[in-house]
Amino acid sequence: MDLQLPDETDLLTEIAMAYYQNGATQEEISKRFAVSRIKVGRLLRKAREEGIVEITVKYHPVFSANLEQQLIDRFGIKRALIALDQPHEEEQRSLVAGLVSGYLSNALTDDTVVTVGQGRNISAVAEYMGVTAKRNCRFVCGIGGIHPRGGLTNADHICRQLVKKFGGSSETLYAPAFVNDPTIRASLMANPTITQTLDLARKADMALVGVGDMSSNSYMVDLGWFSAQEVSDARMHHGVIGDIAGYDFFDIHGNTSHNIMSDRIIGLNIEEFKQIPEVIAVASESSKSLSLLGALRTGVIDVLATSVSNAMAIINLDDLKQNKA
Amino acid sequence: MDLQLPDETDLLTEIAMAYYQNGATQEEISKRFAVSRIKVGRLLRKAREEGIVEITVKYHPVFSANLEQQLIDRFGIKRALIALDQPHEEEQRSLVAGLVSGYLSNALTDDTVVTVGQGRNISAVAEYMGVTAKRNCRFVCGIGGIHPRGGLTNADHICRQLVKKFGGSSETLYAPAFVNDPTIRASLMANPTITQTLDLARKADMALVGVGDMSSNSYMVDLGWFSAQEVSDARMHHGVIGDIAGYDFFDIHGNTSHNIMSDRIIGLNIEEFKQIPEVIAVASESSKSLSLLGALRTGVIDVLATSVSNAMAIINLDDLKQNKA
DNA sequence: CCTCTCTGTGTTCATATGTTCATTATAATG
DNA sequence: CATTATAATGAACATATGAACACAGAGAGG
Repeated sequence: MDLQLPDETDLLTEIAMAYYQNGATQEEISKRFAVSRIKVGRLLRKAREEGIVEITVKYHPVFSANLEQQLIDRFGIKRALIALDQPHEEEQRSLVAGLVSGYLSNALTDDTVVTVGQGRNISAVAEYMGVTAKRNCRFVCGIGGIHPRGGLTNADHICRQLVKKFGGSSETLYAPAFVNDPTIRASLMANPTITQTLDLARKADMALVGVGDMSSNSYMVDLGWFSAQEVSDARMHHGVIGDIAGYDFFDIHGNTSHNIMSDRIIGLNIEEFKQIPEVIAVASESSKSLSLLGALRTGVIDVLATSVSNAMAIINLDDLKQNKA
Repeated sequence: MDLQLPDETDLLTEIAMAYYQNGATQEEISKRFAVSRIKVGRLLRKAREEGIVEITVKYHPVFSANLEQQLIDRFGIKRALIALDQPHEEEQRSLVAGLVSGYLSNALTDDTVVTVGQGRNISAVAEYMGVTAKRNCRFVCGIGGIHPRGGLTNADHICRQLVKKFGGSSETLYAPAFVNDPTIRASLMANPTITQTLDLARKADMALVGVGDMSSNSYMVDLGWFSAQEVSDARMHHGVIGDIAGYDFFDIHGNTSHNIMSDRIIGLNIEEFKQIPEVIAVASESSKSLSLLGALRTGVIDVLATSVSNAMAIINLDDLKQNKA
């Protein structure tokens, strides 16, 4: 490999250093480096854009560490990645995604196998801008295709995006996520290509999944995954309040026994996710606190990524529930 | 635990967010939050000081990631933390220390046991300013006291500083690092207090050690650790070019068999360091590149923290050496 | 009770910085 | 080679920011 530096980078770095670390003014720097003051400004901007200078706003470190610790203590998870609250849903997602992205760039090494779920939150992780070293890991779809066309939040597309970002290879599950007839599912599940991919997904080192609430998956009704009747049944009679990866349902107690459509899904079920050593659950929307509580109680989750307010809400809800009991 | 936010923190965070992430001007913020513009400025400064806002200048991320990857590939280490070059040795140390400090604040969890070495580089890690969450880890001296008085770079003092920074407890090895007579060493090693501490150090999850070159430990001669004759012997006849933790010597090939004074040292030997799952070696001085190459080749090191130029030098030196072979 | 320091506040002003625009180098294309 | 498109540059200006100062309220000690 070539060890030559891109010439300018050196300058950028030195200038950024002088400005941000040593507190020099742009004018001083312009003299020292014999460039116009205005150019110094431009170089500094470039340094920020290229990620040479990174400005991060964290929650107060002590406090956010406390939050994390609480979640760890209560739910036996390994880490909690907690992002600042943002007024806009989009930005909130991106902020949470940034934390996950950072976490992954530490955690992923050569030969790590990651099972990838679907949805906007996972998609945001893959889309999150930011340079990182390439390595040779494998991203495997944990579920078939959901949105038939232009599915930017489908697992296969996300996998490819993740490869772009982190390096490695991706493996697509060539099947729809949902079929109407259990017998069709059975025949798909017998297909060697599909079996192979699913087997890899089951034995992955990590999984990256979203957590949904019951409103967020109304699109499932639209897509014909199941009937409005079934949804209402699940909510009313079985107390289902959320899902992992889009289709593995649970109630507020983390009970996962009411899975109404596991016989029509091509994707990992909740027991299979449990077998994966590190399941990273991502959920940024503030409407999901209750679902997250249930999700944490299933014991599936090892790393939770969410917002400050969700984290606090989860803890408060858990308190409530415990006091009742 | 109390989930109440320190009132102001919330404000600080929101303001910092608006300013640094959304690019709002201080004036805009002042209107939105109904405080004077100047106060916004002051709050922003406070946010920076408290570590809510963090501005870091990195080497060009792609390039530095490449450097790290090369070191990982060549020497089978787990991570390389590479800091920008600085003209002044002091600042260089502090920059490298900052990376290590950041790394530790991710890596240390409750009950982590860290064996701590001595020297200016390790001391710099402990002294490095920066807020971080407190946890309950244990720092154990891996070596006895070196500088008899005011030893700010002695392991025991560093341990206590680390506790201040990261929380937890520290354990001092109540013995001198060096004795003249092997029999004295033997009797010290039989002392239950000392044995206990050393045993803990041997079974640590992590170690934090410096790497020295043969010039940097001339102080050992001054302190009477060994004679000038012995040093020159080690260098000339055995090819010793550096040390880990101050007294575990190796040559350019990473050969550690010439340890001239292990029978007079109270501290972990190189084999014992090898048993520790994660040995973090810190060396910032640009004179140490050759020593670092040797150190990496011993296979003791799992995480290396050094400067860009050292990292590049190591790779180049390793190339040279390989071409010869 | 008063004074004194101390901290927090807003004002004014000098300075630092970003923006816009016209200009010039550079590259791309016929 | 001429010509256009594109990007880089610096000047002038407008704006944003930080520093020095002066003032007010809160405790502390007499």
